[in-house]
Amino acid sequence: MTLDFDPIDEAAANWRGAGWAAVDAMTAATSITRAHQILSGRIDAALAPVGLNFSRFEVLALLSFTKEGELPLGKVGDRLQVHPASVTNTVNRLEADGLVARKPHPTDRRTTLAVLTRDGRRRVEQAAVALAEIEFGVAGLTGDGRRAVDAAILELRVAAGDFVVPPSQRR
Amino acid sequence: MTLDFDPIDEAAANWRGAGWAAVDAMTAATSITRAHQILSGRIDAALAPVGLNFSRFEVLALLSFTKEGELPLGKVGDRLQVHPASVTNTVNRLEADGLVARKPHPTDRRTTLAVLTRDGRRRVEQAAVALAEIEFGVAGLTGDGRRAVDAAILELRVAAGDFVVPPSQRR
DNA sequence: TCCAAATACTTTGACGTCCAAGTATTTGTT
DNA sequence: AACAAATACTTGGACGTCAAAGTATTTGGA
Repeated sequence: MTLDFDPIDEAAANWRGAGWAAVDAMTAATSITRAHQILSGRIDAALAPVGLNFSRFEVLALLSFTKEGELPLGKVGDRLQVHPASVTNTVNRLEADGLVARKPHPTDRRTTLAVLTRDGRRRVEQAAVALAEIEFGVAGLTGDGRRAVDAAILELRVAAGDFVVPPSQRR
Repeated sequence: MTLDFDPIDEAAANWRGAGWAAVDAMTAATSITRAHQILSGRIDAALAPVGLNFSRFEVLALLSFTKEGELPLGKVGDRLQVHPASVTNTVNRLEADGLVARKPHPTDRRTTLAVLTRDGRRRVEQAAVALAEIEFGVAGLTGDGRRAVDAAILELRVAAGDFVVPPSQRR
C-alpha cells in the first residue's frame, strides 16, 4: 500500500488550494509527527525481544547513569519529561518484571526511590545494544540531517521552556 | 520545574560515559520524540476549544479536500498512515459528534464511506484557523529550521518506505 | 462455476498517556 | 506550636493506538 506520492506534499498542496494559512508550519508539524511514528515503531520493535518498550528503557537507562542506580520517581519524571502518573505506571511494570525495586527515601517519607536491580542493569545493557544496532530508528538520516534536526529542535525545545540555557554555554 | 541544563545533552554525555554506541543517533531520536511531545501538546490544546483533537481534525481536513467530501475508511487510513482500527475509532467519535456520517459504498458493499456533514465542514474551518494561529505548534522554529526538518525527515520517510519517489519528481 | 485468498471494516483486549482527585508528608508562616 | 500550602506519589477515568481475530464481500484462478 505504499503511495506513489508524498502524502505531506499532497496535503500542503491541498491546504494551499483551500486557502488555509500556515502551510509551511503545517508541513513541519506533520513531518515531525510522522518521524515520531516511524521512530517509535522501529524502536519498540527492536526493544520487544528484550522485553522492554522505550519508556521503560528510558527509565532504566536513567537509573543506570546514577551513582547508586536509584532516583526518586519525581526526578525520573522531570528528566524524562513525562507525567507523574506515567512514571508510576512505568515503574509498576518494571517492578513487576523485577528490573527495578521501590525503596522508601531515607529522610523524606513522601518520596519513593526507584532502584535498579541486578536484572535491570543487565537488561538495560542488552537494550542499549539492540538500539544501537538499529541506530535508534534514525537509519536513513545522514549525519548532516541528524545535526540539522537536533539544532532545529533545540530552538523548539528552548522556546517551549524545556530548560533555561545558562548564558555561558551555547552549542 | 524548568531544568537549567539540556536533558538531551546530559543524556548524550551519560551515554558516552557508559561507553554506549550510536550516541548521535540517540540524540536525534530523542529530539524528535521530544519535539513530537511539544507539538502534540500545543496542537491538542489549540483544538480542544473547537472540540477536536489532531486525529479527528486530520480526518475532517482530508475529507474536506475531496470533491464530494467523502472517502472510504480504508483510504483515510492509507493517507493518514494510521491503523484501520484507529480509523474506525476516530470516525465513530466524529459520527457521534455529527461531523461525519457513514454511508455505504455504491458498488462495493465491503466498503464504508465517511462523509463530511455540514457541521463537519464548518468545524474543520474553525480548527484550521485555530491551528494557523498557533502555527501548528512550531512557533520557535524559524523558516530555516522548518525547511531543515522537512528535508531531513523526508530522507527518513523515504527510507522507511512511506512512498516511492517517481524518478521524475524530486524536490 | 466454485472456492480459496484477498480486501474492508469492526470488535476486543492489552497498553500507554494524561488529567483530576485523593492520601500522606513536609514546609513555610504566623 | 499550628495549620494552610506545597510537594510526592497513587488511583481512577477518559482517550488513543495497535494487534489479532471475526464477519462480510469481492476477486482471481482452477
